[in-house]
Amino acid sequence: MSRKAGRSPSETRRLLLDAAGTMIRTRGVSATLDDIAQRAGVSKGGLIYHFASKDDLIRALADDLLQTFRDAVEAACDPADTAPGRLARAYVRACLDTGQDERVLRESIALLAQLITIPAVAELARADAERWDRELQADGLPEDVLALVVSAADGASNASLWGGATVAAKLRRLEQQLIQLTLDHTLWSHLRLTSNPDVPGGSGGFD
Amino acid sequence: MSRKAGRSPSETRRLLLDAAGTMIRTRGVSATLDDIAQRAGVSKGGLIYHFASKDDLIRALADDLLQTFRDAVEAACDPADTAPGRLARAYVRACLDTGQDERVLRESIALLAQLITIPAVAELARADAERWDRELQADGLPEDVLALVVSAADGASNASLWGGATVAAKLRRLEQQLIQLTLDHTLWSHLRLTSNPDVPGGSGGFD
DNA sequence: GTCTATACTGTGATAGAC
DNA sequence: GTCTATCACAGTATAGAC
Repeated sequence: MSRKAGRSPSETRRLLLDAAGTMIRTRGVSATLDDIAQRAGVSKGGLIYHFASKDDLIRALADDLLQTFRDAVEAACDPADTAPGRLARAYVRACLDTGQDERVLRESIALLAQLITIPAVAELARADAERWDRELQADGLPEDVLALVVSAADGASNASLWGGATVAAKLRRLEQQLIQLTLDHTLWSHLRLTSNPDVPGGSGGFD
Repeated sequence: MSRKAGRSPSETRRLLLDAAGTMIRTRGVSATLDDIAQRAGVSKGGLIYHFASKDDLIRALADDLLQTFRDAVEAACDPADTAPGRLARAYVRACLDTGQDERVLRESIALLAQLITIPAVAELARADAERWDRELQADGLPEDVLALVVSAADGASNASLWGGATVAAKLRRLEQQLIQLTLDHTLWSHLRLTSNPDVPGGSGGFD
C-alpha cells in the first residue's frame, strides 16, 4: 500500500522535473534536492525514489528539454513548404522565433548548458547534435548554405546563454534573412565565385 | 615570513587557476576544492587563502578566460586590414581558427558555459557580451551583415559545447565565407532586395 | 604574508520504517 | 510506494606554524 498518494507516480515525476527546471534555472545546478522536492510537494526521499540520484534527475531533465526542442522544430515545419531546406527553415524558426513558448524554449538553452556538467548529459547532447547534423544534411541544401544558416541560428539562440541582450526585432530580422538564404542559392554561388581562391575545398560540395 | 614558498604568491594563484580549469573541464563544476588544490600542489586551506570561496575561484577563472579570448581576437587583427569590418574579421578568425592555441580557446567555451552557473560569472559574461556588441557595432559594417557573421561565428564556436563534431576543414571554409561576407556588401544588398517584404524594419539600418 | 591542519555546516545518498 | 533517520563527504571557517 502506498504510504500516501494524492497523485499518480507519473504526475509526481512530471512535477519533479518541472520543479528541477525552475530551481536549477534560478539557483544553478547547486540547487538542493530538498528545494526541488519541496517545490514539487514531496520529500527528499520521495524524489530519490523516482530518480535514483541527482545526476539521474538531471539526465531526465536534459532528455526532456532536447525532446521539447525537437517538438518545437516539428511544430515549426510548414506543411506547404516542400522545397529543399524545409527542415533547416523549421530549425531556424524554432531557434529564433520570439513567441511566448519559443522564448521559454530559447531560455532552456542556458539551463541545458548547466546540465551538461554531467557526463551522461554530455553524451546525450552529443548524440542529439549528431542526429540533427544527419537530418539537416539530408535536407537537400548546399553544404555551404546549410553550415552558415545553422551556425547562425545556433549562435543567435546561444546568445541568451552569454547574457547578450536579445532584441526581438533583430531576431526576427535575422530569421527572415536566414530563411531567404536557404531559398536563394544563386546569390550564394555568386559569393563562392568571388571568394578567395585559396579556400580549401573550394570546388565541389554543391548538389 | 612565508611558511614555505617554493614559489611566489602570484605563481601559486596562476597554478590554482590552471588546475581549476583542468579539473572542471574533466570533472565538471563538481570538481572538489581538494582535487584542485592537490593538483596545484597546495592544501585546500592554501587555496582558500588565495580565493575566498569556490565561487570566488570560479569567478576569477571566468575572468581569465574572457580576457584570453580578447587577447586572441587582438592577436588575430591584421595590421594591414583597415577596411570596415576589421574587428569582425578578427573575431571570426579567433572563433574559427583551427590552430593549436585556438583549439584550446574554443574548448574553453564549454568550460565557461559551466562556470556561468555562478551569478557573478553570469554578470561578468553579460557585461563582456555587451562590450563586444558595442565594439563590433562601431566596426563600420552594415547591421545585417554584422548580425549574420557574428551569429554564425558564435554558433560555430559554441558547437563544441553541444558535442558537435567540429571538422577543421569545415570550420576553415565557414571562416573564409564569413570573412568574404564582410567584404562583399553588394551581394548582401541583393539579398535584402529580394527578401520578404513583410520583414519588420525592412528599410534603413544601412550606412 | 603564506600556508597547513582541523573542526563545522549542510548536501547527496542509503537503509529501513510505515 | 513513500518518507524518516542517518551517514559520508564537500565547502567553508579558523587557529596557528613558519
